[in-house]
Amino acid sequence: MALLDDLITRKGVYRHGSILYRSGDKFQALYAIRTGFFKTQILNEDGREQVTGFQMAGEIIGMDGISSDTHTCDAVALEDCEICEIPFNRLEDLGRELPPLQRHLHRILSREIVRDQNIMLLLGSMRAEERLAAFLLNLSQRFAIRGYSPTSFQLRMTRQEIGSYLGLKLETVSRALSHLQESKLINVRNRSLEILCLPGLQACIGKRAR
Amino acid sequence: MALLDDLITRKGVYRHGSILYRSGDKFQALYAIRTGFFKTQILNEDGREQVTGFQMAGEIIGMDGISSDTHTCDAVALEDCEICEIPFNRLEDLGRELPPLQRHLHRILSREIVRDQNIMLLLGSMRAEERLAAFLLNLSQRFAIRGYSPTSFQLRMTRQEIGSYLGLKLETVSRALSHLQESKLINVRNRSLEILCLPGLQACIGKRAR
DNA sequence: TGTTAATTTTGACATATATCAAGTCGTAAG
DNA sequence: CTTACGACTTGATATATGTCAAAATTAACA
Repeated sequence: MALLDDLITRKGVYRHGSILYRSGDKFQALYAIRTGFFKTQILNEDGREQVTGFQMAGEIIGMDGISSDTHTCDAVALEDCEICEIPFNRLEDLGRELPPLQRHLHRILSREIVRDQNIMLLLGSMRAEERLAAFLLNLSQRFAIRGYSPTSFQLRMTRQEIGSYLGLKLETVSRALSHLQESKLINVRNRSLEILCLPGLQACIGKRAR
Repeated sequence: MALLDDLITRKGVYRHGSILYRSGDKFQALYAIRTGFFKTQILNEDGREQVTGFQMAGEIIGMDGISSDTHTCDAVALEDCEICEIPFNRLEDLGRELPPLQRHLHRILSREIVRDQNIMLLLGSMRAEERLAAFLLNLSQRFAIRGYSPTSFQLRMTRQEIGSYLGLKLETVSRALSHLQESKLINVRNRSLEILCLPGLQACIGKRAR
């Protein structure tokens, strides 16, 4: 573990709006988010853009770059962030010395695959309100894991960005949020969100399949 | 490479409709498809199902299981298939001996992440006909890589399965296929598909963003 | 080879979400 | 503190895709 500590170096602070890496950048390292919030997005040739994920403190980012030695998405800070860099070559080297580390890396890569497939399920088969409920529950769970309140947190992204992530327009996101609030399942005011009834939100998913 | 050959064992033949692994099964190995065609699908608690991918000869399947030592989707043979098994523990062991093998595994895992994120883009931001065009072009490309015709091939899956993969109903898939045919971009008759104009199909994507 | 079941196509209609537009609110810069 | 711009909400309307239904075609099986 001392070896791993040695590997990881503070890369520094990223201000709100700044870019950790861009699509096309050479891949050299994975990044651990120490504090703050990121989004990742792909840009199509025709300028279409899709948010592929939101990453919070404690999570690892940059795995898209391994396959072709080039990053395939942009990573943008949604608030001021502190970042650690994990040079990938050296991580692979160390993984050969330390089987548990190797295993851990594989699990992280696979977890990302499973995560993405669950978003495919969401995008492919849920209606607007279900998508939003699933999104909020996912945030809630991840905040809980990190020791923050699972029922009261700040949304660090715009309605537009939520919409892009969920395959919806920002107006639809806004309406769905308002409706969940009318249903007394949540309280939203601007970016601050309170979940009033976790089971209710869960029940919201799968009410009616498409 | 002799060591790798030693690792890989023929697991045998899977008949059309049979299941390679199920969600919940203990993860033990990755599988290389020698011949045939598979689909992978997730099932929601509420019975909703989403096809997460179609895999053809030469591709690797089963990576979803690494993260939790348990498979998170079902893999179903869409025709008679021949499968090779790659025990994952032994692959990891061998990867520690052979850095190029380790690197290769990481690339494969990352390629799956990139692939999934591109499907997210498709599901989140394309309209029906664009999705279908993107789907057909993707198949075309993969057939080309494997040495088959990129412009003439059999669809091994039902309209329903295509629809599930693309987040569309089967009727919509059927209509979109008919429309692409009217536009002289493809020829479909049942499961056999011919691409008449690759550039035309490509142009079809991104005609109008949502 | 005949019979049945599954798949596919096509049409008419319903509906969820997108689009367009106006107004309010909040935050950042001067 | 004021101003201005971006973010958000809400309403009216348009549209792509879903739903339901029937018929045609194909594949599976006895």
